Amino acid sequence: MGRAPSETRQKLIETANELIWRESYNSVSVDEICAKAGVKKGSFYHFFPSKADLALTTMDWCMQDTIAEYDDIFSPKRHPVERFDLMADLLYEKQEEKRVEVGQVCGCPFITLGSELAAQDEAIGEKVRNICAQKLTYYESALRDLIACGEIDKNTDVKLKAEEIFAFVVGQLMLARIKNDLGFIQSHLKGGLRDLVGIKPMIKAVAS
Amino acid sequence: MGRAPSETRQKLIETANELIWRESYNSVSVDEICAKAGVKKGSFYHFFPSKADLALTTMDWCMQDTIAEYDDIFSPKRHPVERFDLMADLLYEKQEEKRVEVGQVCGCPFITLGSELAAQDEAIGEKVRNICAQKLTYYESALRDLIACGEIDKNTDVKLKAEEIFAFVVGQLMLARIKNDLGFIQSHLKGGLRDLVGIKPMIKAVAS
DNA sequence: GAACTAGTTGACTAGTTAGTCAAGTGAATA
DNA sequence: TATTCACTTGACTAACTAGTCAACTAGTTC
Repeated sequence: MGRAPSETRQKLIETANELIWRESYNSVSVDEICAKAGVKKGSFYHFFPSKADLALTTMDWCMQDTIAEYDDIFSPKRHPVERFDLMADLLYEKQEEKRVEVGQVCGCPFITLGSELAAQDEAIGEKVRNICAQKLTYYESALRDLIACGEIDKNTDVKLKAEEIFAFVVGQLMLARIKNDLGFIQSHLKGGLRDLVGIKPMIKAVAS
Repeated sequence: MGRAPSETRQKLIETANELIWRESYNSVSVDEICAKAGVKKGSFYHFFPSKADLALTTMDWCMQDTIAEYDDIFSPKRHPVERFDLMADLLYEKQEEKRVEVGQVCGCPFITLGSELAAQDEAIGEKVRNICAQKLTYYESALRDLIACGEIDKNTDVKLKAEEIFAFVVGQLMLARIKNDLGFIQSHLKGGLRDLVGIKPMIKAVAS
């Protein structure tokens, strides 16, 4: 029944992702997204009931990739120290890739959106909070494994430490976006992360 | 010559500060600011050439207070450990006060604005970057004094550590805004800060 | 090949946006 | 008391905003 499913919906999601991530939710209009995606407005509202709904869908789409990456990086098959090291690498690589693509350091799309819409759209705020909670579980698991293998103090408050690590990473991404400069993340995120987590720094190549 | 200076301009600055800080730059209109301030639009454009210019002026006004507070808190008269402790206290108090006033945890107005407009308004981006640089100098000075009195490792990279502290604080404020919850900042910011700075935790009252 | 329907189209609305402007107003000065 | 001018006012624009809708198109199935 009907026509074969087109790529229109996906095109809208990817275009919205790029524009909103680079600029901001409120400064990007539905018309702009449609124009850049080569889609007519009527089609937009065929697939999405509202602009906010597109943003929510875009976050889900973004989060799919993130979860796949985190499942790999934070896999129990890896030594827990390596997990944080790999996360620092991944963070830099993704940011650099995006920077080249859109000509601007973008930072974390979820946090940027969440900060902008925290007091404006409850559904988006809720989604961002869920995403934060999801990411924290990866950190917590790695911290427990670090305790188990004696890499960090066994009295470490895992939930607290995970929140601190998360805040640290979020802050770094935020500042990188504002400075439009990934230098710090490239050179010092891994070392800063090891330091904050409580892992002894590497001997050969100190702080990444 | 002419009339005595009215409080119109100041009223606009304070209203803009409140609305933009709570919501966001792009979601608050000039009309809204005028209405809430009880000022006609013509008067707005008598005092400010544009909406962006009001935002810049508002940031300057905000920064005046911040500098006065930081000059006190980070005064060399204080023990450098006390400086970071006081900063944690001040941060919580200001956030709580604002939360009560506007019914929403607001986070850092400069970072929120900077993140939203990083790729949209160069002048605002530049101002936010300057403010960040200013704040870093307070941290750096305190860190050097911590080294001088033997509280932290004398090989500490002061600039690097200051950036890490700043990112940590920014991240905490960002997450507090998104969660609309100051619990973490109230209970764990001081301890987390001491930990990150490298100060031994207090014996009597651990982590605040 | 007829009917069904997911998807497409472009014209449409009603409200909002930042910013303009010419005509005022009124307190301090000369 | 006449002049000056910072400040005020409300009506105005032109562009843009999110969202609507009825008519249309073209695969798929019966």
